[in-house]
Parts: sequence; structure tokens; C-alpha cells
Amino acid sequence: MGRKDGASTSAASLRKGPWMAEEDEVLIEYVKKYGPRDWSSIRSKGLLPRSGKSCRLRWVNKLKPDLKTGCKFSAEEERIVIELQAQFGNKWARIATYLPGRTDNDVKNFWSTRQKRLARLLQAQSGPNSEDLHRKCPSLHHEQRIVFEQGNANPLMTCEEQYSSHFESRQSPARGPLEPLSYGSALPPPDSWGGGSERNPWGPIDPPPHFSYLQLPQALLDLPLLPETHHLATDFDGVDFDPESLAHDVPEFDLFSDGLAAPPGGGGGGGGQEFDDGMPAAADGLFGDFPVEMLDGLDPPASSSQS
DNA sequence: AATTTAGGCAACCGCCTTCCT
DNA sequence: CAGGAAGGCGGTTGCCTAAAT
Repeated sequence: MGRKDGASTSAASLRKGPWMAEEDEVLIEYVKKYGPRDWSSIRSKGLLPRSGKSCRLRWVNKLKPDLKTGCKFSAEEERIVIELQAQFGNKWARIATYLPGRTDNDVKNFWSTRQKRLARLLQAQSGPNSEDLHRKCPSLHHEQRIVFEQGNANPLMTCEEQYSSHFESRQSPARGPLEPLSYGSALPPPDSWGGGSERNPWGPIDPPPHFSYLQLPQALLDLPLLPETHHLATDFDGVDFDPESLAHDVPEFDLFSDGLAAPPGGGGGGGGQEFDDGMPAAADGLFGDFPVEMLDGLDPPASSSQS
């Protein structure tokens, strides 16, 4: 209601800025002892000069043991985010429930970066230097070329999305609908966290209906289609996912035993990681360049290309 | 080698929802 | 039921690093 954040606390005595390792230790010890709740009592107990919100954020985004920190989004994860964003909008917390080890902040940052990139490409395409882009991104991967040369390009997707989709469809053509991660056998129910707030991000989530590009934001829908690709906007209606493939690499949830069983084939945090399905992480080598051919046929959307 | 640009990420802000008294 | 407190969430900003020029 009328409360202003921090109004009830003396903001002057609150520490801000980057967290020190010692602070992290204190926070971890606190969660060990009391569970991930009552964040504001961390300050009231005199443990840390941080706001409860700040403590919670730090825990959720960095200290929680089941996070994929320092690991780029895999192509699979990218695709999931793209599809769910189209479906739910900017409901990052909800989307994150479908991605083991990813936080809402991760998803948000990923999306933001992607949007910037798209905006920049569109702007470049609308300007006089699209040839410049060709020069800058000459290394179209062979697989990417196949996608576009076969006329399967969907102008609503970035290069890596199209490539990802293409690659994926060849790997497992039949996939079930996306489902959120559930505690299942891998994660304990919220109760085991000490009966904290049941407003938890893991709560029951409606299984999303099939994704449809018709639900894309209007700004994207305004983009003109490339010749001979109009059908694709609806072809993607049937893109399905196997929920098993999403949940199968949910790590054993062991709050304080260093958490993650390392995914097979890659140590965490090192980059270049591979996941169970063999999909490589979205390494620059594969997805680094956009197919400017895709953009050359496009006119800038009436309203969004100027900035 | 210096500068610019873009990507990635951590953390803060403020609004909203839910819980508690 | 009303109001305050706490937590959740999305938007935004700023810093750091790597790549490009």
C-alpha cells in the first residue's frame, strides 16, 4: 500500500553496492540456520547492514546452490525463453521456473541483451550501411545457411533462434508442450524450507498452451515477412517441447552440499558447457553472427526503427 | 597501444501483492 | 476490515570485460 520501500528502515545505515565475500558467508550461514525467509531480520539481528530485500536478492540471484552461474544460455534455453516470452510476456519469474538453475534476473538480462541486439540490427538494416553488416558478419555457419537457403527463414526470429529451431527439429521432431519445473523428485517442496511464504515462485503454474507466434508483441508482428516465408509464421504454432527434456537435468537439490551435480560433459561455470541432450551452449562460434540476408529484404517497421 | 563498442551481469528502485496484526 | 510490514517482481542503471576499430 502506501509504504515506501526502505521508509521503515534508516536508509543511511544500510550498506549498498557489491557484496563482500564475508557478507556472503554471513548470509549463507543465516539461511542455513533459519531458511530463506525473514530477510529483514538479518538486519534487525545485526548480522548485516543490508536491507532484507537486498539479502533476498543476493541469495536468490547468486548464493542459492542450484544456480548455473557463469554459464551462457544454451540454445535450448534460449528457445524456451523466446517461446515463453511470446506466451507470457515479460513474466521473468514465471519463465525462470521453466529453466533449472536460471533466475528471473538471468532471464531478464538475457532478454534485454537480445532486444538490444535486435534493435541494433534493425537500425543498421534501415540505415545506409547494411553492407557494412555483411562485412562485419561474414561467417555464416553452414547450418545457418541451410536454414535460410531452404526458404525456412522466419523473419520473426533471430539467426540463432532460427538455427536453433532448425537444429532442434532435426534432433527431436516430436516434442511435448513446455511445462514448468516442478519439485518432482529432484526438489523438495517449499515446506521443507521451513514453512516460508507460500507465495513461492514454484507454486502451481498452469501448463502453457501451445505457443503461437500470433501472440508475439505487435512491434515484432509489424515486421514484414520475407518472400515465400509467410507460411512460417503459423508453422511454428506446432512447435512443442518435451517437458522431460526440461526437467531431466534439474540438479539434486542439496542446499548446502555445494549443490549441483555437474552436468555431464562440462564443469560448471567454465563456459562451453554441454547439456544432456548434446546441445552445445550458444557459443559465439555457432551463433555469433546474424544472417544479414534475413534483414536485407526487410523494411524497417514504421514506428520502431528510429532512435 | 589507445579508444570505442557491445555483451554480460549485479544490484538498486519502486510498484504490487500477500501476510499479519 | 484497514493499515502496515515483508516479500516478489519487472524495469533500469552502472560497472566490468572482451572484441573490434
